[in-house]
Amino acid sequence: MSVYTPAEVVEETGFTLDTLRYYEKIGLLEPVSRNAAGQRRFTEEDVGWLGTIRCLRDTGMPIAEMLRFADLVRQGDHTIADRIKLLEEHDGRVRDQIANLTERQRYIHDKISYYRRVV
Amino acid sequence: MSVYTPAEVVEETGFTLDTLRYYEKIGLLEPVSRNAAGQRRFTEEDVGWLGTIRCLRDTGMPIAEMLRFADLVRQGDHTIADRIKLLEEHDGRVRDQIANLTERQRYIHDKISYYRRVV
DNA sequence: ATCGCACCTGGAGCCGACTCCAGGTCAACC
DNA sequence: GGTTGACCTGGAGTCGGCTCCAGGTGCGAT
Repeated sequence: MSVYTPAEVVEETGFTLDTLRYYEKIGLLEPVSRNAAGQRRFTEEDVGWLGTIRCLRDTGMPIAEMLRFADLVRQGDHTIADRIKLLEEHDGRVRDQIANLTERQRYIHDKISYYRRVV
Repeated sequence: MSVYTPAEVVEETGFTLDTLRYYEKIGLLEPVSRNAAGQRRFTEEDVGWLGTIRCLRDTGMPIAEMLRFADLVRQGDHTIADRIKLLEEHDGRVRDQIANLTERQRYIHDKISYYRRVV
């Protein structure tokens, strides 16, 4: 099972090293294992979890809620129903965001056409 | 020509009074006219501009860029080409946001289906 | 006339999410 | 054996965008 150096994880996930350390510090990431020199060596699983974090973060989930999700994951399989609920609620908000953006986009297009007409 | 009290503008635009004052302070809003007692009386035009602000803000435009746009508007008609450019660039970012959200949404759906299958 | 209320000001404070820094360790290459 | 470079730590600082506060004014209703 392969491990990843900090630099590799930065490359792979797009998070900065500082952000990774920050996520570990606040408990969004489990304590990352270390080599003899005390340097982080991320597992495949860490990287996968960071992929999830990236997705949730990029869809606007606040860190506090990601922490709740992380907590559910840690508690084991009996929390899966709760995880589904959390993700479905989040999905609803993502849907709303998309609808809202699409709506606002029309206004922007109208504004642009208006400007085009007066130019 | 009708004017609006702060409370009416709050109602109409969804911004808080503090936010309206803040926007005026930083120059995103022109100095708002006052009645004899020094209280704000917003014009139709102010409210219209706030509608534009709302749209740009809700689509993720940073205040610094809204200030640039406000500045172009103040400079008069010869900046219309620049305004179109600014709005088109912003439109591109909105498009990207929607695409990104839609993409991430698939991941969330997949995650939910996965959880549904293991429950 | 006095109460409540909507409003005013300048300035401080807050929150989320990082981001940066100083000073240190270790491994490897020249 | 000296230098480079990737990494480490704890803690402070930054940034965007508000949000709150204390203390004050003026107006309409009881």
